[in-house]
Amino acid sequence: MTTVVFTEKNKAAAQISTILSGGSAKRSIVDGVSVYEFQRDGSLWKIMGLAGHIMGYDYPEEFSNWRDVDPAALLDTDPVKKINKASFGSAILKISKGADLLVLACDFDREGENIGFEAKSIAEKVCNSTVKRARFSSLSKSEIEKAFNELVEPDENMAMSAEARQILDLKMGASFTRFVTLSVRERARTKGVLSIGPCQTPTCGFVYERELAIRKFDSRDFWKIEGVFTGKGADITGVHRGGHIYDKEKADVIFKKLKGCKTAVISKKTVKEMNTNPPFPLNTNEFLKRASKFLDVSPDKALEIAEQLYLSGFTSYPRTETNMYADDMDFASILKGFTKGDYQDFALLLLSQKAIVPRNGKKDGHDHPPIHPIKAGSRMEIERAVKMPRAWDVYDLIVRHFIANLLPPAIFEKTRFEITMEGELFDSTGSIQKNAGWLAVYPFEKPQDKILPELDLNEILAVKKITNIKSQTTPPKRLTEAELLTLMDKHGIGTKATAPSHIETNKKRGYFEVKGKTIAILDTGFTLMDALNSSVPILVKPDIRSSIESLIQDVEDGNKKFELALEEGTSLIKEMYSQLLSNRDLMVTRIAGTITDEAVEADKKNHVGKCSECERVLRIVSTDKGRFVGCTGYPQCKNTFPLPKTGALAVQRSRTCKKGGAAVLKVGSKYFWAVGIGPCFSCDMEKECYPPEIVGACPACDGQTFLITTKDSRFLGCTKRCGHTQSVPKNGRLTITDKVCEGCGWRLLRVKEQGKDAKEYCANRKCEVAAQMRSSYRKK
DNA sequence: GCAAGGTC
Repeated sequence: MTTVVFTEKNKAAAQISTILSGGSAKRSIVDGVSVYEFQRDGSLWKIMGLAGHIMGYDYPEEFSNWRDVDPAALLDTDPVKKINKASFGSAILKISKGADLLVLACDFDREGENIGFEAKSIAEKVCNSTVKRARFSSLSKSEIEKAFNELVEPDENMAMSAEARQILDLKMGASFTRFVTLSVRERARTKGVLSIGPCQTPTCGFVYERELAIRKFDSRDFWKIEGVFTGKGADITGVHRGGHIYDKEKADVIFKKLKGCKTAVISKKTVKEMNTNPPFPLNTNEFLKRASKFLDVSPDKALEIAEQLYLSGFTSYPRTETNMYADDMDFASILKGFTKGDYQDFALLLLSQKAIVPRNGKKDGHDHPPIHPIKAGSRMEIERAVKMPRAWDVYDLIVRHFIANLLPPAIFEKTRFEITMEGELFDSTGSIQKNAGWLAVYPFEKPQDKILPELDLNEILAVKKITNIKSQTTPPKRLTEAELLTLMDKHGIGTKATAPSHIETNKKRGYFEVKGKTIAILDTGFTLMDALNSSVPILVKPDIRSSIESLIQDVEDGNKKFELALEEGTSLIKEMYSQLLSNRDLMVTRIAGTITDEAVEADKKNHVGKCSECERVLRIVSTDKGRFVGCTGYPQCKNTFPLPKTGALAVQRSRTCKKGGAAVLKVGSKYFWAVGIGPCFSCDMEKECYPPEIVGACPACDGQTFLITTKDSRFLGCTKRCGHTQSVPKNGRLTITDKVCEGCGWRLLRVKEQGKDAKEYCANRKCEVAAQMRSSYRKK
């Protein structure tokens, strides 16, 4: 009798083998894959760990050429399933030959069921055995033994629901991505692919919605009345209970009434002790959010580091939905590892207690325990094991979070004064940390103490100052990665293992970027979302995922046949496709325009600025016939400006034209040119934009001489334009030094010609010292 | 070259 078991990953195979064999299992390698063999109940057992999905869907070969296939045809074609990890395929065939019993023992969820069926479909080519399912929510001894003693039937509906998801996701993703990419390419050169997907698109949609809210935001003025009061020699600030007062007159009335008041009274005083509970244990999503928020480590990197920490045995499995510990979780033996080093005080404290009780959350994904440390490691050990920047910080966060969760709440004393003045109420609150509790080990969240003076009820206060401050409401802030993850989680976009990858996809596609901690949408992303939003609004919202999800849930529950779900899902996608198709022209024009504009903006050399006539951008256009500044909106927008015919052009990003020119260009090394206005030396604003480089007092009037540089000459002129000019050397680099002529007080000029020594001299023709210098120079 | 889902 031979029993063959498939698990989702090698780790589980090893663990289960140890439990079921009592430690006697022997590992062998079949086609590079580990297989654990042992005898149990008179049967030969072979347990093999897969690597997640080993099969995947793709379109048949003849559909792989984008140009030859109408993207719509993909909707009427069923993709085919293929083994994409060949070594697993052949290993399964080898170990399954002649098996009497197949046990599917993958993770207890939809994808796990499906992965088990992948192995089953391969194994059944070489054996005709009974197939059973082992269901367990953790790899603990008791649970594994129970699962294998009470094998159940595999759940085909559950497996097929994942199958439907795969097919529908691919159909939609492939057809929409090809359609949008190819359509836009007719008008603009895209950098890569413009992809659309049931997870990535709504993820970008969240960022887009926030951007819309920011752009649409209308700032409102409000007034806030604040008072500074003095009691027992200390100052205390109170805010008028009206808070933000949007009506100026109303604020004025209150302010007028209070102005000049000398005293106020404490009309109420409350002191309350408040507890702040420790955080729930870490599931993947919470871990990623905290890594981003506290450590500034991106979700993508954080998951990768956690994976490495897990593989090197320092922390537990990082992909879990569960935020509560099992009853038999052994905290003490983990804490024993931490009785030396950074966390020793907390570990010792906890170990000295009679019981160690976590503050559990309520999510049980029946998968893995919350992320927690497995063994203690020093910074050096962690850095040696995980060669990634920030590995230690991530480990430290996991350890601190683990300990914090076990510690008592932090206790604060919150004091609130109500201050009455002329019948108007002011509030002043403060809080003092009485007991740090879990916060002591968790430096990431430090509430700041605000200490109020010890004042009594009915105490009379002197009014030090009353202010009526005008302020403005501020637009919503951009999303942080942590907030985006929260939104995705809330709307069921992606899973614990894939959420970071959807964010990464959007970055890779150039739809949004992460700037510091916030996510900024890029023009391509915004325009794409905007176009989709106006043609297929469901795509930009989480609804697309949930409508597919409810279809496949019906399959899982046995309420809908797999084929019917596929059919309904496909027609849903077709409906969206036709909406997209009917808006094709508008969409393409807008996206292609934006892509062109983004490319122009990225072309630092030729990008001039925003077009004053339309929404597009101005750039330097060079043709055989000459050059000019033109708009990317041409031919709809005919906004153009002439440029000087010769001389290298350089856009001066740091300068702005005070007359409203689109940009200031530097022409060669000679002069500036304001786009739309012309050469700066002919502009009456020149002095403001480029303050004259004063050389000295004008010999002809009470003005000052300064250096004028034009296209083809340079000379000294007068700030009062009295007509006095003086020539300066034509060749060489000319600078005005800080040295001053003893004779006339003019600043000395310095001329440096290539291959010659630099020469410093006074340029004033009326200066005697200068004249002497010139004659002595000639004599030489 | 398209998706999303597993895991190494």
